Amino acid sequence: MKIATWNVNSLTVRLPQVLDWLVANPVDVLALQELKMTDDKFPHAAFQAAGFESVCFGQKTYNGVALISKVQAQNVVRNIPGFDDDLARVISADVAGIRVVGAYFPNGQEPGSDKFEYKLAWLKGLRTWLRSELLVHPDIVLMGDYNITFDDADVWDPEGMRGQIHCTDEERYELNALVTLGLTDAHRLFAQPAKSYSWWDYRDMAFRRNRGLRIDHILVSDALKSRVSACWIDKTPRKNERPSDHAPVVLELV
DNA sequence: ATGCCTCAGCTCCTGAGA
Repeated sequence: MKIATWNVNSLTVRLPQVLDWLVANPVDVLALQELKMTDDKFPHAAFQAAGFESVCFGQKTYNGVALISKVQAQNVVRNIPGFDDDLARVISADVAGIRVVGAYFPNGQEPGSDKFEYKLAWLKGLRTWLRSELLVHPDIVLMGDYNITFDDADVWDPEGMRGQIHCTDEERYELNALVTLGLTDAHRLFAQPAKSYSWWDYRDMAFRRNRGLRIDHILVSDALKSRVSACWIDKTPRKNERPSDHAPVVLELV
């Protein structure tokens, strides 16, 4: 079984690339972030023609998340129950016996800003909700664009970015608090290429120079950990013409 | 250096992303 996540930075622009990627990578579930479209524009028919069901949670202009799956997702929940939020950032569902949570974590813009405070509040809301979710659903995969690096190994320029957004102690505290709930970063369960990143700035030829960050993660619950057989970042689509700035991350379960 | 790309939208500039 394969599960993947990809921030596509506009599904309108990236739909052909997503469909191509699914042909080459017929995963069981693909979580998408940053759809940047309302639900009425979501291309259910295009995915269906490719052999996939889809559930979405969109909004105008920004954010928006979806789950694409071979079998119909069940018991769909949108956003974080118990945390009031105007933005479409989380979609959860049962797929093939696993509780799949796809999330687009807030960016935070700049430490100390209102958006940073919102990011921290959102992270706390997510953690509070997940604590009870794990009791109800032991087999959970939490994946998406976390907009947080775990440590220096996830940052192309750790010194230059120290204390900057995606790299602050406050954000990393919250990320580690999620781990403490009983979740594991699947990427780090395996030997990975040096300087493995999932996002590269569009500017300054950052991808070619591998100036990136690892901010897209797949966390698996303790109950699922022994089933994880591989986890990798697929840089192939980042080489496309008009790519997303993010690469997909793929998880393989036995 | 408050930009360098890219995308959406009350679109010929601005806000946001990360």
